[in-house]
Amino acid sequence: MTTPLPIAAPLDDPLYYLANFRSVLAWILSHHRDLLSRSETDRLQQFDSLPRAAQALLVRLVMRKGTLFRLDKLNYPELGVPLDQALEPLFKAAWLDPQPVLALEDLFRLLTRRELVVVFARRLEQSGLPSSVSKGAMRDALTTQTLPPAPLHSWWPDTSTQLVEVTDTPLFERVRLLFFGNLRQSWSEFVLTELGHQRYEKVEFKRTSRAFQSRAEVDAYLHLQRCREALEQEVSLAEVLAAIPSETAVNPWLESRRGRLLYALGHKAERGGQLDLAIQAYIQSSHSEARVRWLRVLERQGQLTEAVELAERSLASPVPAAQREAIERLLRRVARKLGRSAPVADPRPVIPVMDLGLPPLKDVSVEQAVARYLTEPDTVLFYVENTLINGLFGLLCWSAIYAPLPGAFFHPFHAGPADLYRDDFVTRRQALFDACLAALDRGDYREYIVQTYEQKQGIASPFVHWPSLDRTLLELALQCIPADHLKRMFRRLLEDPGQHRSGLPDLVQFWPEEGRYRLIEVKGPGDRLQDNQRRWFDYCLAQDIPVLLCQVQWMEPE
DNA sequence: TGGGCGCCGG
DNA sequence: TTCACACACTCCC
DNA sequence: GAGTGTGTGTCTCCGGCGCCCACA
Ligand SMILES: [Mn+2]
Ligand SMILES: [Mn+2]
Repeated sequence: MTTPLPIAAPLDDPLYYLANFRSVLAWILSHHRDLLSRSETDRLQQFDSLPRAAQALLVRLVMRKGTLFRLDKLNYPELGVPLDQALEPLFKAAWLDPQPVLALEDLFRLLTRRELVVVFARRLEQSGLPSSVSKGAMRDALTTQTLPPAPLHSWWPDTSTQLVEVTDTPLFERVRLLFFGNLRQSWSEFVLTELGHQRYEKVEFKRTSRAFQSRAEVDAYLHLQRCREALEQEVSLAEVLAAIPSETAVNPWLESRRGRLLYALGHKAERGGQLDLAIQAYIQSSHSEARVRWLRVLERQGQLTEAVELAERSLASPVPAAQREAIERLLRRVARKLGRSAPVADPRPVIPVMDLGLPPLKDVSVEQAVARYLTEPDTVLFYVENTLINGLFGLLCWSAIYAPLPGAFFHPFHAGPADLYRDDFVTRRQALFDACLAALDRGDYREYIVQTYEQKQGIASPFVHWPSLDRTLLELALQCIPADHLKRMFRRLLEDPGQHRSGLPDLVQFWPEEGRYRLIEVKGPGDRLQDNQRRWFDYCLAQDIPVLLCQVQWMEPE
């Protein structure tokens, strides 16, 4: 007996959300059972044996924000039974706590300002605050008094309001993680898909394809997530750092999450002036930018010889271009400070520049202003930034991007493959990408791109931003940009899809009659090329792809 | 009382 | 509740 | 020029509604 892949239930079912939830549970119990503990499996099976209305109510609450709810605010007529009847089995089996203990913070989220004024009437009077006091001011005044957590009627003996707290939040979060492979997506994916607000590519993945291979990986993910939440709060950074695992994660994907977290912590520490703590975090981080930050801290602390030594050691192994350039700049800077001869910077290609004086236009961006200024009867411009080249790439390589590799797709709600930004993303699919790009050599790429454009219209993709890619633009691009130019730009995208997705010029200009085009980056006064924009310029110039930097000055009207 | 914001839900 | 870009500010040559 | 932090638009759908708050 095979469990069907969860798909969005039809909305004419009043308990459609329960149908969705149950299909996920069945999927998890069938395909991820080895990643659940015995007690988790038992608990999920207990859920399955609850009365239907109780299940539905619990799912409603699980889908909502937070874990605490007021019964007097719940309104779910579709349950078909009185609220008390749906609640009773949930209390009995301890899915809901009828007497939750509330911190002051919880109280302020659950009660209205008007109610809080009643609850804290005495304390407000003592503090000399009027009953018209705002919620924020009231909270500030009360937090200084360190009031201990307590059930609602300890705070407010006169109330008839009842609260409940969902008790198994960690279990439901774990289920969501197993299913989606992330905690960014939520149960609402189902209804959004059913409503047609989001459309996803249908990928025929193997049933063995999943995000996690072991329970240890799931635990590691959840632990890092908790550390990240602690980082967002105003918790002591040293405590958060101590909680982050100090050993490198075996799974490269988890290690990259650990590295990014350590980097974020270091950055926060650096901004808060805790430089030693920042360095501790950067040292452990595998994120490439962490090394640059570590070096910058050394430089700021005046530890110049240490910085040089570390910089040179860093450059001895492969470093992404952005970080390599930052380290090289730092080396030149520090060498000057040390009075040593600075290493010579690589010569940069000369960037073609057009200077324009334009009258300032109201409600029109500088990019639009240039586009209008350059428009002539024989030429047309579009403000596309990254969307054109990424879009053409995404359309041509659609079949490679959505190829059902193990671990790339494992539920029906993927905008793109789960491993898109991992190091081996392209190499795992090299033959597939080569096959897609071969259409550029054969010459049938136009038909293929247009066909994909029509067939996949509106389907979410990490490379195709549909609203920016209207048909006229697409056809002009295919008419005016030579295949080998596309191929060169796509090859660069494939070198590092994460880094090279951005930095493309603002405008594209077409001359349809001549079958000619150019890419134009617009810079207003006080703006400069960003590093990733300059690297695209360097590449295009080296590859004979026509690019132009357009520097705008505002002309004061006389 | 009206604007603004966040949450909910199909 | 992100990402990519523009913009504003500081410091130093 | 270089480094850094911040603002802005736009991707996550959009109407209804409760609530907060500033104002009259
Ligand atoms: Mn731009
Ligand atoms: Mn620009």
